[in-house]
Amino acid sequence: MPTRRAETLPRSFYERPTLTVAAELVGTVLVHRTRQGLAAGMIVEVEAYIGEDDPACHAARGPTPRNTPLYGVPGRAYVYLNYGLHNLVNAVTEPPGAPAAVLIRALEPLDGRALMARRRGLAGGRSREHELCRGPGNLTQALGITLAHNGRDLTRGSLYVEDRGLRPGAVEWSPRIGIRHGLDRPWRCAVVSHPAVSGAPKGTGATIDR
DNA sequence: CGTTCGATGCACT
DNA sequence: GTGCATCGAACGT
Repeated sequence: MPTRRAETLPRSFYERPTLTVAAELVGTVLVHRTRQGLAAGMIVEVEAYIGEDDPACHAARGPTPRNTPLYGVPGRAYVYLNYGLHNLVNAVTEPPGAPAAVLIRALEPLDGRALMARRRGLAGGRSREHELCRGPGNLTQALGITLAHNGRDLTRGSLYVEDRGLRPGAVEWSPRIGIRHGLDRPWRCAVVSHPAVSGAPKGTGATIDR
């Protein structure tokens, strides 16, 4: 496999149909640089939330103060507090005005594993590798992503997504997790049988070799 | 293995 | 006041 220089994904990557962006985000690398060090992981599980017609999308009831980033510039982050506990991070997609985003649900840890474990409050080294960034709330904690990152530009700055030319393996589409409505839309895309992919609907939908 | 359930904060009705 | 794009501990089997 050829090595290649890591390239930050440009805005044009995000300004496309959300399902395309979701599929192509799998295998790219989410990176956060802080004074504590660099933490990064390969994206192995995502979900698409598309438009006011999608009952599970935060834009389902039109624009509100909270969901403003969804309507804005693609390639920016939409971060919000979920269940009063967890910060969830999305990448905004589609041209401005079309509210849509891709939720990052799981990473395979690559860089800064010790830092991730510390942020998770896990005993050094004793925790299992693939639990560090398994689940959308866990990965933001491991990378140090907070509400302060809401609206931040993912195409420049300390929080970004890059292409390292990694090959994650076959992916599979299935219904999204943890939602009550919109279960008919198989808009979750995950690497098949990857240990960092959170549980629930496996085996649904078609697998696609990458 | 499996399922249930409490913690916790804020946007929105 | 209600409901949520969650997590993990605490049970039951």
